[in-house]
Amino acid sequence: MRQRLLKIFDILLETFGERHWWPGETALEVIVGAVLTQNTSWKNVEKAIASLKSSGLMDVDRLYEVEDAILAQHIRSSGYYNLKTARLKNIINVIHDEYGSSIEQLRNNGTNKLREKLLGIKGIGEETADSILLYALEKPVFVIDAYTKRFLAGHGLYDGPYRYADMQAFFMDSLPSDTYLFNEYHALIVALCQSHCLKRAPRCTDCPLKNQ
DNA sequence: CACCAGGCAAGTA
DNA sequence: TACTTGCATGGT
Repeated sequence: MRQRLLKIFDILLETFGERHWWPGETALEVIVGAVLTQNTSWKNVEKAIASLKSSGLMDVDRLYEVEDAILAQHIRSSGYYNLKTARLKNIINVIHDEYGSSIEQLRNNGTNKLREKLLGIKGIGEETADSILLYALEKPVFVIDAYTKRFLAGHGLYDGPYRYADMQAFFMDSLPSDTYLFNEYHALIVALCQSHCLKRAPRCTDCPLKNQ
C-alpha cells in the first residue's frame, strides 16, 4: 500500500504542483483559520481573517484582551460566530496562560502531548487539532477532513471504517512519518477534490487517478 | 427556494 | 457506541 500511495502522491504532485498549504502567513493565522473553517467554506474564513489582520487583532495578546462581542463582529462572515468566538477564546487563553503567548513555546512540545492538550480545549476536535499540529506547528500528523474522506471513498483504496482514527491510521501506518509529505499529500487531495471528479461525487470516474 | 461548505459538543437511545 | 441536532454566513 505504501508504494501505491506514493505513486498516487507523485501523480497528484505532477498534476497540481506544490500547494504551499496552509494558506496563512503565520502560525497564529493558521490556528485561527483552523477554528474558523469548521464546517465553513474557506472563502468566508478569508474575509474574517482579513478583518482581524486589518484591525491589528491577529496577535495572541490582542485576541486575549478583545471583548467577545467585538471579536464576534470581526469573524461574522465565517458563520457560527458566537460559537467560534468562544472556541477561539478557549485556545487563545491556553496559549496565553500556559505558553506565555508564544507559538514557539507551544511548538517545543512533543506531538502526543500537544495533541492531548489541544483535544482538551472545548471546540477543538480531531481535525482542528491535527490541522494545527501539522500546518501551524509542523508536526508529522496526517489530517483527515471531508476531502480526505471523499478521496478514500472514491478510489477503492480503503475498505476500513470511516472513522477519524481508522482513516488517519491508514495513512500514517502506510506512509513514512514526514511533515512535508503529510502536508503536501493532504493539500493535493484537496486540490483533486476541488478540481473536478470528486466534487460532490461519491465515485471518481474521470480524474488523474482513474488508472490507479 | 434549497442545499452546501476544510466540525464540534451535547443530547438521546 | 452510534445517531441526531444546533450553530450561521455566503455562494450556487
